[in-house]
Amino acid sequence: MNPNLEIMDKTLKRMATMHRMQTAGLELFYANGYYATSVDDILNKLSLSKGAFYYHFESKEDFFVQIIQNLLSRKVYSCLIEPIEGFSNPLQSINSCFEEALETAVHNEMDFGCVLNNFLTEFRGRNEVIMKHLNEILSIWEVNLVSTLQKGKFNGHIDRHVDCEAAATYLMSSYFGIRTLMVGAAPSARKYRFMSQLKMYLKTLEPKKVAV
Amino acid sequence: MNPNLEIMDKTLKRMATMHRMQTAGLELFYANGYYATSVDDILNKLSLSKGAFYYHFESKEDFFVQIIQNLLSRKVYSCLIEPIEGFSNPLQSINSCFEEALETAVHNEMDFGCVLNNFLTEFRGRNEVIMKHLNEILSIWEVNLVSTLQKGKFNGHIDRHVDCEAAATYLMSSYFGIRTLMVGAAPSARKYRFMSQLKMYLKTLEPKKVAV
DNA sequence: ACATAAACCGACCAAGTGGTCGGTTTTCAT
DNA sequence: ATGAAAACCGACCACTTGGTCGGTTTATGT
Repeated sequence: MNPNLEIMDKTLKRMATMHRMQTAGLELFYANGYYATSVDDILNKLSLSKGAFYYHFESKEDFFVQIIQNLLSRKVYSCLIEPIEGFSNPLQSINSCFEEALETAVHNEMDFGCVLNNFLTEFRGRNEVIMKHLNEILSIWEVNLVSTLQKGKFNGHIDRHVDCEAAATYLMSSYFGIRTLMVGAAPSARKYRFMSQLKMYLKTLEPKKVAV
Repeated sequence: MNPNLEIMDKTLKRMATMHRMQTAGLELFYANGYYATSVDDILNKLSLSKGAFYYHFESKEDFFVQIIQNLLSRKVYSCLIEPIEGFSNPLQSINSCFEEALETAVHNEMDFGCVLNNFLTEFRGRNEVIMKHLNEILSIWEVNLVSTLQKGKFNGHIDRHVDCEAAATYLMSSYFGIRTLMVGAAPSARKYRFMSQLKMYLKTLEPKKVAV
């Protein structure tokens, strides 16, 4: 038998169960917080036992780190990075990316920018290991945003005097912040207001027409 | 004896102890989170006993609500509202208010905007009673920001086409967000970048010079 | 000095927590 | 069919949590 297939077979069920646990885990961790969610909560939801959990994962922390690597980081990439990079006008793609991300937030679906924001504040100063992984995702987002903005400079969509690092910081800030505000009252109205001002800000990044 | 003085006397020691507990409580709740801080943690810090705690407070939740009302709401008012309202040019006072608030954050001191942000994300969907109190503070901040901006319109410091509610939302968002980012790496650099872009945004609110 | 009430103590409780472990069931190549 | 490994079970453990309560200390008005 093909050794690769053998490995696949061996790991197939394992992978499936682990994936179920991770998906359910992320949902509950997002809804109730990491510390407020017990391993039993997750297991009850899946009708699994403690034995199954600790057969697959070393600890609750190890479990969460794997969730970050397998689910969160990929989702952040596909929701916040991919939709922005590779288009000619970064100002446009940033605008529609934020628009779309906030729209899922209005419908109370899981918005992975919000997930990242929540976990960043929950683990800060409490768990260095997990913070390291979260900061890594944050850093990837930041680097991509900066390089996309710089590419926009090169393509003439962004004024050459713009400080791209600063713009990236400001964009990330406003995005994280609006997620905090939106989960409260009137998310739809707040989204609309936010987007209108975001457009104003993005306009300041456009090339100034030089009076020749 | 003066009955008022009597009441004062009676409540003096009570107030002092309660205040000590609340101050220590806020510190620990801010540093470690509400759910991750036990009542015993607070009592150990003060060398007090369970009995003392439950003599003064009904429950951990009641304790926290009183912290919000007695400490947090006042501090938010004095740090984020008072420095903004009552000055002629709101764009200037907002700028220097944020500048100052972020400066305390750089020095790792307690910044009450950050406190509010952290608690908002910690209790969201987990404790309605506490959320109600936090949202109240948030709402007060928002209302004051909006009315200050509108006053600025009236005084000619802000363009009359500006949507003040939207601007307030955007300002609050960016502020909450930068607090999330700053507690991570390079807070000082991030503060500087943030402030530079905030100035850009505030400029978009200035009155457009009409070409007559 | 004494009585009374406010302030405080700390052993205790039930309910949960993350994690362990000896054992049972499933799966599957031979 | 069978044997062995992988997957899963659930009772159990040590520990922590918020909260209770009978009792002791401290302050105060008379």
